[in-house]
Amino acid sequence: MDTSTRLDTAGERRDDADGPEDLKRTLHQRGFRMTPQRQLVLDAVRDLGHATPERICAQVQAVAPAVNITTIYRTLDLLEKLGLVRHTHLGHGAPNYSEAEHQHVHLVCHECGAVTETPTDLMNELSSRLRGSVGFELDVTHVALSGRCRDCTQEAGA
Amino acid sequence: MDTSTRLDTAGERRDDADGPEDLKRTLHQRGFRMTPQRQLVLDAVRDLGHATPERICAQVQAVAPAVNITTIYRTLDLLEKLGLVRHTHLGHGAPNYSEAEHQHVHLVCHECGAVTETPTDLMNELSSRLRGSVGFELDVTHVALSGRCRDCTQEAGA
DNA sequence: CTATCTGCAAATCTTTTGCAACGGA
DNA sequence: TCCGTTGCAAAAGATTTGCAGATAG
Repeated sequence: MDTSTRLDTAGERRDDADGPEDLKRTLHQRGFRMTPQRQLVLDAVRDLGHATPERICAQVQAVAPAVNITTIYRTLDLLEKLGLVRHTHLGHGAPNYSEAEHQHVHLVCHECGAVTETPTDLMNELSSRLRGSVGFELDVTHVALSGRCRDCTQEAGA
Repeated sequence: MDTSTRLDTAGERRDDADGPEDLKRTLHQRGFRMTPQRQLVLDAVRDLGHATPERICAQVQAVAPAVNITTIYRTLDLLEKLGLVRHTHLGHGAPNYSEAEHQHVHLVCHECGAVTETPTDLMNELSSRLRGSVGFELDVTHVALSGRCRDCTQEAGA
């Protein structure tokens, strides 16, 4: 399926369009081959915002049912090495993949499991405080914070 | 083991449960039995500071080789419901258990894998900011922050 | 044409579950 | 005695690996 229509990229990255050609070029630069599977996985990550390999697999298989989950894992790995996606652990176990450019902090509700995103600049103060006190260089984009989301707090508290 | 009916108020604990007698009392209060395995697991968690089930199992088996890892998992679960230990996910996958009293924020270096601890009050500002902006009630003790520790930052930067 | 990729099956690894035997209270 | 607990084996779920055939360049 043609996938070039949904790329209303939240980020900017204006050098070249985020289209298939871009992926192809990035792959070739490192001696890898362009395949439909790779494009589909990258598209899925972009469409879903953040998702587990399982979820990404479902998304890809909706279009190309023959694609195996093994390929999803291998491709996510590759795309991560290419710097196109990144992953975070949101607790529990399932890693969570999202576009590398799309920087945000994940908020995980351990009541309902909902995952929200919030701008990284919320962390600025903590970040510099950690640097100062223990010399720890916080990776703001790889952080997952857990707690209770608004809905669950209201249900439980009220 | 069907214990779910007795555990819905888990999370609080008395402020003087340190010796074997206290564990025994805490268990009995909720209709559970005192066993050597349970004491060993709790001791292991306390001795190790923070550790994975695997690591805890090794520690317990050093004393009582017959204890099965299944029991470790079940016991950690129980101790957590009793509010005696808590677990955090430090990325990767392996959950990390520590004493419930021992409140701290985990800093995980994704360069060398080192896990440091830091006081929870570092998070106060972030905590109230999250509450205000998105109504998210941060669980400060369950947080793991990733980044680069002082040593790795110096090695890479200098 | 050739080396890279993919799909499949099987192997790992971690955690959970069913069940009969064991053992606290 | 009674029923919660344990150990073992097997199941379950997630990810990795080996390999032969498919395919991009």
